[in-house]
Amino acid sequence: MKSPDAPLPTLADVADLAGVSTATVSRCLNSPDKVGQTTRGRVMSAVHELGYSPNFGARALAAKRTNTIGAVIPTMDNAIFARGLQAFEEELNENGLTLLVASSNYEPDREERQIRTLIARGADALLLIGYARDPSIYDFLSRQGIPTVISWAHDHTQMQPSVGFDNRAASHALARHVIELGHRNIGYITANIATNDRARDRVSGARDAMEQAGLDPYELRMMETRYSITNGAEACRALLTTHPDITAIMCGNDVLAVGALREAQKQGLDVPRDISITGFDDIEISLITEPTLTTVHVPHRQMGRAAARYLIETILSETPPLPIAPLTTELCLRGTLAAPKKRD
Amino acid sequence: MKSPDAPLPTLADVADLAGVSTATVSRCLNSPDKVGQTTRGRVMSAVHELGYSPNFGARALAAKRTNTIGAVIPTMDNAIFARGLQAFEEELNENGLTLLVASSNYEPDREERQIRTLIARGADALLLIGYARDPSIYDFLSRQGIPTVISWAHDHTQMQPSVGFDNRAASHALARHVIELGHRNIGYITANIATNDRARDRVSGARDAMEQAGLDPYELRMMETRYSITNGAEACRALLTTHPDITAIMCGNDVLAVGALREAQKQGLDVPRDISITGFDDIEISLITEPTLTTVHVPHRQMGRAAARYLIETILSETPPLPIAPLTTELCLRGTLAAPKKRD
DNA sequence: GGGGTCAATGTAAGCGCTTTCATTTATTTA
DNA sequence: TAAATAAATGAAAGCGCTTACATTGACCCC
Repeated sequence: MKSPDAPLPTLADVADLAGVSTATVSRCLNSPDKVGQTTRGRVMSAVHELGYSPNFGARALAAKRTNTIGAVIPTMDNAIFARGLQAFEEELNENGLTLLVASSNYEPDREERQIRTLIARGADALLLIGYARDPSIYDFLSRQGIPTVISWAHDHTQMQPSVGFDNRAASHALARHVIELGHRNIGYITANIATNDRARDRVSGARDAMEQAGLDPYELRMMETRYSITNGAEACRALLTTHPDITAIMCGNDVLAVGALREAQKQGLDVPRDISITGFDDIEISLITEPTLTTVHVPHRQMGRAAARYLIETILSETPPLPIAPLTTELCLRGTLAAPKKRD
Repeated sequence: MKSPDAPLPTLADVADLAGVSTATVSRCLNSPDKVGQTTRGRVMSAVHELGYSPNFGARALAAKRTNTIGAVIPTMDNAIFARGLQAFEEELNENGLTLLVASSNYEPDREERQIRTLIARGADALLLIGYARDPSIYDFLSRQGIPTVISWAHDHTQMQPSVGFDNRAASHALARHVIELGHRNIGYITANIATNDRARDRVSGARDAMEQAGLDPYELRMMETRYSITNGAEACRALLTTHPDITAIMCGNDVLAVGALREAQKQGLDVPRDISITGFDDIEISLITEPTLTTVHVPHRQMGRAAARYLIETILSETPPLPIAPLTTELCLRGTLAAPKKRD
């Protein structure tokens, strides 16, 4: 179906029309200040007259860069990634770069394929979510010379540069608060902790808090499921059935928490009087539930932009930029969390 | 910073190692069935041994295709686009294509720039939202031979192929229902109708219904604002101030509706007893508000996948594929809509 | 006024792949 | 068994751009 009536104009056509060499046209387009005022004018009008648009392949081949950055995220279905990605794209765009997107659906194999695809598609650099992946992938990326930044996580013990926050510490802070309110029997609904290091860190943070409070961290009642409102509801139901003495359910993200909240209310429980529920991420939805959701605010837009800036700097400069300090999260204490009611 | 320890292996390196010509290696990678069994084995192990990954620019230049599809959407901040795009990406990915993303933030100028950028970045085809844009853009796309599909809208009077739904008819159906319930003084909160044809069509649909019911369509109390919860709230406040007799507020999308709902409740109004509110899109949030939001369901995932399939077909086949019938929307009659209370 | 500088432009060598066409080798058919 | 056909492979010509290097001419300084 691709059938322009005429062959597309090339650099040479523009050069001919403007009466200059192809080198000059190329310079006009890429570094205009290296070309004389009048020549540039002539070239630019030739460009417009012909409706010239540079051939991407040729340009990439000759310049060895595509000005394209890839991102592999779990899914845009979750607002937290969609919005972070939006901010990432905006920052790239303001710097003349374009975004290539692929999603892993939280599946490690699929993520690996997507990474290879984006590289094969010429991505100059890569944004990845979380640290946990097969080391061979990092090898591959470094052999290919592809700068990569990890986001949504920050761990100073890891080699990979990251722009993120400390999931463990943030979760710790929230759990500590929950425990201080008096909760002792706590449930935790999380994503698969084997493949999702952010989820794992959040669970660890909660366990840290229990330990610190003199509780047995293995008393945390875990429930693993995939992120979705429905799954959150199901996990909540299961938890309430197997452990009816639970007074608080912490959730690995807001989506699960919304599901859990809905389920608890459906069962006739009063939140937070009968049971407390907490989320993580602070997406818009958490302000709309009734009561509003206690959660941890993650600076997703800020993170997206900072990650983009980090990669841009990495591409431009010879030396790797200084590591970025972890971004700060914030406890959002809202309606779904309260002290447990006194036992009769 | 980009500094692989060794230069990346090329096709020629693989060919040397395997003891064949570059043509054979190329064939192994692109059409394996044209190569002998044993040769292919030798070539593939050479590929793995060297960790070869094809150079994208060279490939694009020689093959004149990038296997990349571009999408310019207003913003991923709105779940309706994020999720449609997610589905679009999934379908592309299953067909060996990669997604390039740019966002216009609902600004026509920016959209035009983004379209040109994606073309310059080698997009083989394009997904755009809505019809309304400068005709010169369509000229440009057709001169460049870039298949394009319009989504989120369907209008059989337009030339451009589209995979979408009839915003006007869907809005008409909802408004008709609102009117049949007895509402006469209706407010409408919409995005800018000058630049957003979907918004315009939705308003038109509401006016159609008024006219059909014997009401003056210009009695519809319009309020234009940008899509956001806060703006929805502000517009609602303004409407309630200037037109206190309004009994129903229809909103151009769910995001605005959530804001309007919150504002109405903040003012002590009972929704839907004192005032009805409707949205459009049926994003997740509409089931979480209290009461749940009456809205129009838009099949966003289905639309994303269908748009991807349409473009894939267009690229593969010589003849343009058959037009896609408009997708169907569905009224979601929920808690925020009821008959107006009787006047005292 | 000769030599040196610098800005503007041109020349031309690739960049690494795909693909057409030619060639070789294996297989079939009368 | 020879000729015809098919399958597998190779040779090499670009694809359209960027950029190192060469060239030109204008300008400046002592």
